[in-house]
Amino acid sequence: MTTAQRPTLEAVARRAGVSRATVSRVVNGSMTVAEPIREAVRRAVAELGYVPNLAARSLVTQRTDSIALVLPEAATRVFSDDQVFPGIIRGAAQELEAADKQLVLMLAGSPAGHDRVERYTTGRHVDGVLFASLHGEDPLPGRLARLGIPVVCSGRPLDGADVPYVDVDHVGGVATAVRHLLDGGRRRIATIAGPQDMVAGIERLAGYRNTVTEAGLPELVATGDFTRESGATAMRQLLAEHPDLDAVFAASDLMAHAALRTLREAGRRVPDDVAVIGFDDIETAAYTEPPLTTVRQPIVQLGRQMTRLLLRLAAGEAIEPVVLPTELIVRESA
Amino acid sequence: MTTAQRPTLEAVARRAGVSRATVSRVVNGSMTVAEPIREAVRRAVAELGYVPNLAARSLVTQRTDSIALVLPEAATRVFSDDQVFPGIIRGAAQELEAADKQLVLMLAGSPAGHDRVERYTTGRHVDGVLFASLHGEDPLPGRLARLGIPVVCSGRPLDGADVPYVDVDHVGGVATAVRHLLDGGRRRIATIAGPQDMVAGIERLAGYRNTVTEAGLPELVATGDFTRESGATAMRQLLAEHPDLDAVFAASDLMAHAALRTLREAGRRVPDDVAVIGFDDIETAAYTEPPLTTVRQPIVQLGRQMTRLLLRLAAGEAIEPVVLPTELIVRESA
DNA sequence: TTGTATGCGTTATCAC
DNA sequence: GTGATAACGCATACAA
Repeated sequence: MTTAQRPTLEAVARRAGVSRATVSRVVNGSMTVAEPIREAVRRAVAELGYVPNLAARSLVTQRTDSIALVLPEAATRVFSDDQVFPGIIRGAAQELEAADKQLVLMLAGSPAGHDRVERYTTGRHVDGVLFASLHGEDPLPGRLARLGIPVVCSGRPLDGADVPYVDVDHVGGVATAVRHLLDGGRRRIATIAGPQDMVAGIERLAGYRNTVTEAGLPELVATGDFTRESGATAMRQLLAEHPDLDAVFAASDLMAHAALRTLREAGRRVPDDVAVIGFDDIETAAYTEPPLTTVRQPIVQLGRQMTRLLLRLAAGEAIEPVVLPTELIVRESA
Repeated sequence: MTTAQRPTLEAVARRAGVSRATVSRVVNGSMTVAEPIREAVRRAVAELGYVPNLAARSLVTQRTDSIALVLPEAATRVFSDDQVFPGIIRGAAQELEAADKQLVLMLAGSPAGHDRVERYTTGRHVDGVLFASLHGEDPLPGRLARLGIPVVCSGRPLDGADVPYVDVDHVGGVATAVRHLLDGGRRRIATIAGPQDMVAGIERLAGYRNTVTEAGLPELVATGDFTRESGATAMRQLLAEHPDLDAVFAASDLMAHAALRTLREAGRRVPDDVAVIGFDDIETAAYTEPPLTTVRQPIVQLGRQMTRLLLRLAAGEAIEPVVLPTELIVRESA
């Protein structure tokens, strides 16, 4: 490790024949420096390959120019081929790149991981925290918010904490989907619901219930956890309990994908016998057999919006929750 | 922002009736502190909710306890439903969690992003850098390595830089797959190759060429870029040029998935008329129609190994490249 | 074993 | 407009 000594402000100052303070001003874009001097400093910086030491800067500014994205999901489940988390990460990374800040990723599946996140974030080692996909009533977002740490969640916090959030219009999206089924003449519409300890699961089920009840139709419900396996199980259960069903709304594309296969195995044709609609619009949705009609949620936008809100919050602005629109993508399964 | 003043070492020291130095020793687990004093300090830490300021610590230790994972892929492509990147992220996160270090994610699709990564990492703002999926002959890993910054790549660097890396056994995996096709009696075996500016693309094609040539069969090659669209295009091209082909090895599951559909559209039955094998074993592979036979690569392991190597490198150990084994998963497509 | 003193590289508050 | 100089919070060489 031939760790070449990194040039400091001091070195640049000497080379440019000015004081440290002046170099600091130039580096930070202060407008109160004469142009010739500024130019000289710039040259010295370039020649020496000077790069500011972030630790030293943070120590005095009390800022770290980095924000944490916490994925409290069990680590093993976070990155299945669900594209939700990758999408949020990507959106956040894009937005932070524009703000020249760093993204610190924290997986907090285990209780130990949860503690670690709490220590790290309460220790002000980041300027703000993004929470993705909360399970149950996680008290952490609320706690951080009360400590004055900027926090933004994806989805309304279930514990009722007054924490800013960005969400997609689950209820509206599902309502549109179910109405599409009704318009297609379907009358025995079932749903494979998502986990009922997550906002997304709860609200998508609510959207289904509302619409189906409004139409005077019965609720046919089985519950999964967004994964393919759970979708297959739920589909089998629905088929057993309601053999006459003619449509299924699945709360995730993964579950819809499994439903498609399960229906085929059961000898039902899609969409002729049973129409199927999913939720997410992951890339695979266009490649299923038949291609999946689904509710698209703007997942990268979600990540971007969360980040934008967080940055404004960190800048001291007051912010309001944001709800992003969803869109029905009609393919061949319904 | 009622930013409650965070307690410092000084505060803990006063409360425990000892000096800052002693508190520092206890906090850092030094063994040279008497048990009673240590206990008193521990209590004071707990009572005050003291959390060390990482910036201050980094400033003096010259360590940051965080490492960067650089994804030099164009941001738009990084998170398709390919599971390679998420898998590497997950592996790295797991391993770092054990080491109590943070993962800083850097997307470097644009040239500007590339510069940003260079500034950030050469500026020693992280203890080491992980590179995933290099395109072309990126000079950055080699440059960082020469600067004495610990670096580990996924895949052998194409510019021949002497940088430690972890890779999977592409050649061996593909050879096994092609031999499986030969054993099945296939004689007109085509391949949809990956991009030839990436190690994975190059080596998987080499594995195909070796094996097919060894068997005295012709090489039937079309090239894609690992995505579904490119896979569909390549499949159509192969079908046009070699209508008599009876098997296809695709260098990614995504391309294999598209090939499956393209073949069906062309009226070919899989595996009866044409056998298909993919590479990756993404989750979707088990759900394609028919389920995809594929070469599984241990992608999470890749992320873990890279991280483990990096940590050892940062600790001053000398390390050797690692090559992880692949495994043929036989389903119904071949 | 414990305390004292110093420095890490910045930014910010002053004078000039 | 520019330059000293004092923090920022911690780890550590050295003294006791």
